[in-house]
Amino acid sequence: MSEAAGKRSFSRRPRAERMEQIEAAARDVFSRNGFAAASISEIAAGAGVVEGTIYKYYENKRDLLLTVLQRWYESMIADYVDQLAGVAGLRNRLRFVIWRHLKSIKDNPDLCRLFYAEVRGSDDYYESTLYRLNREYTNVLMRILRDGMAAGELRPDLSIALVRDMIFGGIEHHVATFLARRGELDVERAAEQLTDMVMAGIVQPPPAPASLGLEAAVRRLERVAERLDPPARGEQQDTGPC
Amino acid sequence: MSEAAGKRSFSRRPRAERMEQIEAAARDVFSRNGFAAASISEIAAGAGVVEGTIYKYYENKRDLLLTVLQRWYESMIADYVDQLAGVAGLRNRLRFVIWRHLKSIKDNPDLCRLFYAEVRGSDDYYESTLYRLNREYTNVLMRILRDGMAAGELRPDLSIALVRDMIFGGIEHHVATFLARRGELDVERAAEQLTDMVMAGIVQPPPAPASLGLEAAVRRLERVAERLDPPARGEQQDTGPC
DNA sequence: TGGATTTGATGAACTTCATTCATTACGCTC
DNA sequence: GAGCGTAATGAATGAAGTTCATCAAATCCA
Repeated sequence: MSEAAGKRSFSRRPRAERMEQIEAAARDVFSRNGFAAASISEIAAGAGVVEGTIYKYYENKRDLLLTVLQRWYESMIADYVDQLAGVAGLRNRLRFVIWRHLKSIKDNPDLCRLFYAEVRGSDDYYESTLYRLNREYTNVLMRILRDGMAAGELRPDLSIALVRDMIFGGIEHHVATFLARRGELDVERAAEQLTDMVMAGIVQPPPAPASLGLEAAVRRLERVAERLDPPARGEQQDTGPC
Repeated sequence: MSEAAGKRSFSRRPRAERMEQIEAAARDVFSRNGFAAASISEIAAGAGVVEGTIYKYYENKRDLLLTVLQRWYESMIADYVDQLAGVAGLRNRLRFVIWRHLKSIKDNPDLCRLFYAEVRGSDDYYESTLYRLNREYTNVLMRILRDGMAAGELRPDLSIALVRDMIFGGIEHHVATFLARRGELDVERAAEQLTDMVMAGIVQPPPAPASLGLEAAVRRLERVAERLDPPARGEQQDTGPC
């Protein structure tokens, strides 16, 4: 124990500030190496701190990861609802949700990979704050779907939850090669295709795309007939308010 | 070094047999504890072997996991194509693929969880045998979709890969709560709903949903004609069996 | 202002595992 | 049954997460 040379001197920071430093370093190291290959010592070095200090603020390595991802999720949700408020129409809103999800994946592939691989699917996930945030996030889509159903724009026999699963699951599988750094991700194109595919599946086909035009045509022909044979029998029952 | 008491005595098995023992034990321990919490020592004990022995057969812990999952995947694929050959019709074949995937998840949730959490999404996955097996597995679906497209049963503008992603991604998200031991999985029901949802999305709408309405329209036009030329010729041929 | 108290920070020690390796012994062949 | 190839051993190694007794900076208070 050679404490003769120089006594150690360290900077002492308020709790919040130090946590920011640690979380920033953790985010960086986790992003670059993944969870398993990330070492507490590297995170500590990045934060200008010693290993033991980290355990003053976080239960363990995993707790630190969850905190980092939680911050990210919170920032994702922040202006979500507000932005969506500016989008009108079922299809546009659906497309926006899909587009925004794709975009956040493209913007933060590393954190996304961590969430997919390390958090979701682990035992403690359903008790975590991250799970609650995820519910909040996906509930935005659920509400859109419910509204669309109530408005008669969607098939009434749909399982809303299954639609959600297909959308987020489809997105996740679609971005897999991108997340593996083995392919590009065209957000616009994917959003368009996915929206189209989901819509064409869940949108109730309009009663008669051709029948309106046809209806009008027949109407006019019937009127022609009436001119020839003025007072015919009343036959305008299935046209609605005539 | 107290080797006085009793010299150690161990059973010496042929390579293949010992590997089976180890893999069986590994499958069990991995299934119960997950990858991280599974210890080589427990696997070794289960196989009636000492830790070091395992490294005579497998590179490392992860290689052992991959081998276990590989065996499972191989057994899954074994009779897949044969079974599918007995199913006719696009919708039935699609439903069978979805149903079978759901069923294999329900039958082996633990291995499935391992695959989702530990393998798929890791760096070396795309170079692994497991990836090739997965491609082989999903290609069965791809072929069905291509055939359906060639036959004009599916929309020609579809991205086949995206349909695949929506199906397998949708399934994965749907079974998440089951895999987390927090819900049941109704294979039949889910298969039906998913098939329906996907089909209604990707199936080209029958040429004329309005054709019935057209039938009515023609009817009315015929009546118009009758007004003009009262006793017309008999023209009820396209009404089906009259 | 200066001592007491609180709390941030330290870093060495501890623990748990995966992994390695020098050594041992089983089983087969000539 | 001697010798050889290979299966098997188990103690040693090393890396990484976690703990803890100790110290010091900041704050409080008389």
